[in-house]
Order: sequence, then structure tokens, then C-alpha cells
Amino acid sequence: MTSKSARGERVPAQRLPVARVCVDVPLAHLDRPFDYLVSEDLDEVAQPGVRVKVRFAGQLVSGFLLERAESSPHGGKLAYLDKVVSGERVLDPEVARLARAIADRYAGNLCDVLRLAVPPRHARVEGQAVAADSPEPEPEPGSDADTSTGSDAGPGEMRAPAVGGWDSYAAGPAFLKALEEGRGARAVWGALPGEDWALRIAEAAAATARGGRGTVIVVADARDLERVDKALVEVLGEGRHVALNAALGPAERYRRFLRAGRHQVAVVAGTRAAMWAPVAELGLVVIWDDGDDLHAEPRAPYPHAREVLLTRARLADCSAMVAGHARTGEAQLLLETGWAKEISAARNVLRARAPGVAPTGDDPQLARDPGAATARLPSIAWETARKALQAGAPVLVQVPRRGYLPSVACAECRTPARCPHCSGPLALAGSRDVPSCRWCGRVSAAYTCPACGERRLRASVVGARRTAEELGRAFPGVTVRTSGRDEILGTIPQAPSVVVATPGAEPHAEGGFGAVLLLDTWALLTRSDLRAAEETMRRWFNASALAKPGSQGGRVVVVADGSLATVQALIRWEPGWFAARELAERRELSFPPAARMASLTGKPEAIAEMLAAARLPDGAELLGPVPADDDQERMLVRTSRSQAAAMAHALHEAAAVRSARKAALPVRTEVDPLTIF
DNA sequence: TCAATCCGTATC
DNA sequence: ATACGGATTGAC
Repeated sequence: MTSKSARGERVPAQRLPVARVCVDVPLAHLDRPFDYLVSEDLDEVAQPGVRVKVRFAGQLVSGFLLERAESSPHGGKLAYLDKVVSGERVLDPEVARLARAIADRYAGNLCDVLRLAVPPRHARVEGQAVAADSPEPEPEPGSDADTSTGSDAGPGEMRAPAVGGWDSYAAGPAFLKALEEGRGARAVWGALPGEDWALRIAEAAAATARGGRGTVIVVADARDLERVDKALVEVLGEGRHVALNAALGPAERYRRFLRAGRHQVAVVAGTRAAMWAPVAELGLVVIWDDGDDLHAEPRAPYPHAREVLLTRARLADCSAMVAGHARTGEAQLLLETGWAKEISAARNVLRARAPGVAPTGDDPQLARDPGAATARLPSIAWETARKALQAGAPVLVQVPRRGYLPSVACAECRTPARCPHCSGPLALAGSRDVPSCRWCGRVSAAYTCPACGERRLRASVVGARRTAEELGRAFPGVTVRTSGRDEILGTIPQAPSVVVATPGAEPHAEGGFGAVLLLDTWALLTRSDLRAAEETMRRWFNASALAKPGSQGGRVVVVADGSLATVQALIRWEPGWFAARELAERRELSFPPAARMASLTGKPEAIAEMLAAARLPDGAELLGPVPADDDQERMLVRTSRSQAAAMAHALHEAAAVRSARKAALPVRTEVDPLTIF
């Protein structure tokens, strides 16, 4: 598909001879379309959305054809498109508009966003897969790529409309009705503890599909995706959706992307990258557990899945659902501005479903039982776990993620340092010299080794496995397993066993956990992080949601003081109350999401240059600098939400001035940075 | 006065 | 990266 004829004479296409192209050059001052001539022989294939090759500044670069036009505003001569890479229209017009809006919001380049939005081409897959109206081919013999749902199944029948579980929520049935009728509905859904949330989301997608429209579902990790994938098969039948997993190989990823782009499926579910998936007649976007860090894209311009999906819903004028057991400040803001409506269960339904929650409080009394001496657990926690195990139920223990905090031991005799109050492991929080307890959070300023009297401490790593061993001794005869980064458990049976898990790696228990012990107070301790309390809350709600209802004996013990707002919110199961409180506090402090922040990271002179070039909106504040890694520093720019677009625009322009000057030192610009100090 | 060279800028 | 235009320099 090259535009050169034998002797190089090219004739422009008769109709719409101009192609507007986004070139793949990540320089801010080149972040605009460039016009090329379409030769007659490429006229047919040079459609909006195809990948092209063009000569740009003497080099052959790739790009996307954005649109065809009758003429160009460009004064000089236009070059011809060199080549159309393939006729596959991989950049959906709806996604192209979204990508531009996201580039603008995040002060980034369109081509960077398109790199995130469109997976790399895999020519063989393009050839294999067939057009929407042809029957599916058999998977190649010997190919193991087609193991998961949606890639090779034929169209299945949709299950009869079932509202079912949505009846538990006051506004639930009305929301599904709106989806089915194609009326725009925007919701923040607080899922009940024990809720089969994946099934509810699948039902929402099915309602949208009955109205003839498509759905995009984004979850944080592969395990959540697996649940959604199963639920979609259950509700929609086989072959109506694709699951886009970050772990897929390039061929399979592209194959599934093409199925979506060719409109062979009604629903796309996946991790982060699926937020860009092309879907015909988009009717609904869903994000589950929007507070999870994994929803933040680590590549420039660092867009967040929630913001991308909400922007997508605005541009496509479709429904949106921000969902989770916990509620983020951002979700709360959607409610308070009236953009979205709340979907929550009535108090009596909640009471029937929620586990009983108890804090260990200020009573660090250790159990008197012989086992407890080695258990090193507060007595309430130990008792609760023991009862659950006796009743034949599994117990979940949530412990801090390994690696964040080095535990400490005596510098002399290496005896692990224990909290004098609760005997939890002591750890060094941040750069502080004062150790604090991983379980109860108390600071132990004057620690003395009980074995040898030494006062100095040394760092020593104690991971989840060690915690598991200790717990094993506390509950003799019970299987203790760990679930963490390296080995994540999926589902465990209803039987007496203990699972020690790090946040986000908790398995799902059939019939629910009899007891959940929350020892993870790490996030609470790091006061420097703006989102510390919100993150603690999220981890606690997510783990507690895995417990049985209180009426069936489900208990949660949180190793913390009952007077803390986070603990109160958990006891009363009021994610909304906590989020409102949190948002009010951030308003007070002018912190996100009440205000918009951007961070600039780089060498001091580079940042100074950037700020000198930036025509920031009135009222923009500069905060910092704070030191960053290797001789770099970080400046924060803060504006009101109404000035956010102007700030992003100013930062992008400033970056353009610098890139046009070929500034040597890079500055990393992040709008809505994940951490602000 | 003209060519060779340098530098900055745009890149369709 | 490379190509181009305008300015600068140096030789006739």
C-alpha cells in the first residue's frame, strides 16, 4: 500500500485529497495534526483511524490518519502519505476524540496517549481474524493463545433480564432501567459487603446490551478481571465480550482488541488499558474500586482510569458507574456536584449483610491462653479467630505489604523488637528513627530489648511468611497459608484455615470468612501521604467485605483505636460518611480533588525555565520545591478546579517552548500526581 | 559581489 | 534527525 507509482509521479485523490495525520513524535511543539496529500491509489484505504507512514522532517515516521479533508490551511507544499500500514481502522473516532481530551487534561501529547490507547499491530493476527459478518475461524492448531473467554466463542443467547441483586439498592432497579432504555445515568455505587459485585456489573452491562449499546468495564487487576469475565459469561453467554488483560501476549491482545474494534462484541472488560477499547454505540462505562493505585497509568501523560472513563462518558454522552466497597474523594465529589447519583443499600439491608466489626481499642490485653503467648495478637483478635475456626469457617488476616517497612531487631542479640503494648512487630516508619508498631501503631520511643537490655535497633525484614508462621503457632492444627505478591490465592473453601494476605491479595472465600483480622495499619502511619486514610479505609472495606454477615457469625477485628474516624466508618460501614469527611478536609486544605494540582519534576534549572515559560492562570499557586531523586526537585502548581484546563494548557505550552528550543534537561509534568508530597 | 559556512527554526 | 532560510564571513 505504497503511494509511489512506478516512476514516482503521484496524483492526488479526487475526493478529500488531504489526510490529517497525528505523527508519532513526542514533542510538545509538534502536538498538532499535519496535513498530507493522499495519492489516488491510496484513496480507498486511507480512511480515518488507519496507521500510516509519512515523511516528516526528512524521516519516515508512523502516525494515525485522523481525518480526510477537502483542503489544507497549510500554506506550503504538502507531501504525500508514504504508506498506509494496513486498512484496519484501529483508532476509533470516539476514542480519537477522547485521546485528544485526555492529552489536553493531562498537559500531554496526543501521540503519547495514542500509544496507550492503540495496542501495537500484529500483522499475522490481522490476517487471521475475520470480518464481523463472517463466521469465526477455528483457532490455529497448536496455538495456546485462545484459552480465555470471548476470543473464539460464537454468539450466545443472553439470559432473561434479571434485576435480582440490584433490588437490594434503593436506586438500583431504576439505574438498570435507565441503562436498558439508553437514558444517560451516572452513578456512584457503594457495593454491600459480601456483594457479588462482578455479577452486578455484568447485569448492568447486560441491561445496556439489551438497549443495543456497548459497555466498557475497567478493574484494577487480573483477579478482579477473572471474576468479571466469569460473571459476563454467566449473564451474557459466550462470545459476547472480550477480556483485555495486561498479561496477554501481543498477538492475543491485538486479536481481542480487533474483535472489539470490529464490533464483534458488546462488552469489553479489562485492566487499565481497556478504558480505551473501541466499542460500538458506547452506552456505559464502569470502574470498579477506583481508589486502587493500579488505575493510575505509569506512562506519560499518566492518566487515571477513572478520569479517562468519566471523560469518555461525557464526550460519548453515555452512562457511567464508579463502584467499590469504599468511596474515594473523587467519587464523593461527583455526588456533591450532582454529576452522579448515589446507589447504596438501605440501612436495614446493610445491617443484615455487614459483618460485626470491633476495634481492639486501647485495651492491648494479650490473651491468657498458652497459645497466645506466641500468637502475639490482641486478645479480641485471637478470640474472634478461634471462634470462627471452631465454627468451621476460614479466617483472613490482612498484614502490611512486605518491603514498605523494614521490621527491626535488637542490634546486639538480634531478638526481633516487639511492641511493649501488643507485641506486634516494631518497624521504622519512613525516615524516622523512632520505631512504631505495625499492628497497633503505637510509637515506641524508649525501646529496650527484653532479652539483653540493649537499646539500639537494626533493620531486619519480616514478611508475610514470618507472620504466617507465628500465627500458625497460635492456632495449632490449622492450615495457615499466605497470599501475596508472588503467590496469590484465588478462592478458598469453607473450612477452618487461616489465610495471611497483603492488601489486594486477599482470596475470596466460598460462603465468606468467619473472621477477618485487620493488622494492616501501615497506611495509617504514613501521615505524609494525603491519601493515607482513604487508602487504609479502602483496604479495610475490601477485606471486610469478604466476611460473612454478622448474623451468620461474620466478625471483623481491626487492630486500631475505636475513636479513629476510619475505624468508626468501618464499624458503621459508612464509606460515604468517611468520604464526605475526607473531601471536606481536602476542601479546607485546597487539596485534590477539591483543587487541581500538577507536579513538575526535574533539575532545578529546568523547572525554573519551564515555569518562566508557563503563562499560568490567575490564582495559580506554586508550592515547593521539595527534593526528589538524583539532584532533582519537585514543584507543585495548584489551581482551582475551574482553572484546571487553563493550567494544563499553560504547562503544555511551556513544554512546547522548551521542546522547540531543544531543551536538554527533561521536566516530567504530572497533572493529578498520585502522591503530592 | 559571491560563495561557503554557520545558526536557528520548522518539520505538512 | 534533516532541510531550509537568513545572516555572517572571507576571498576576489
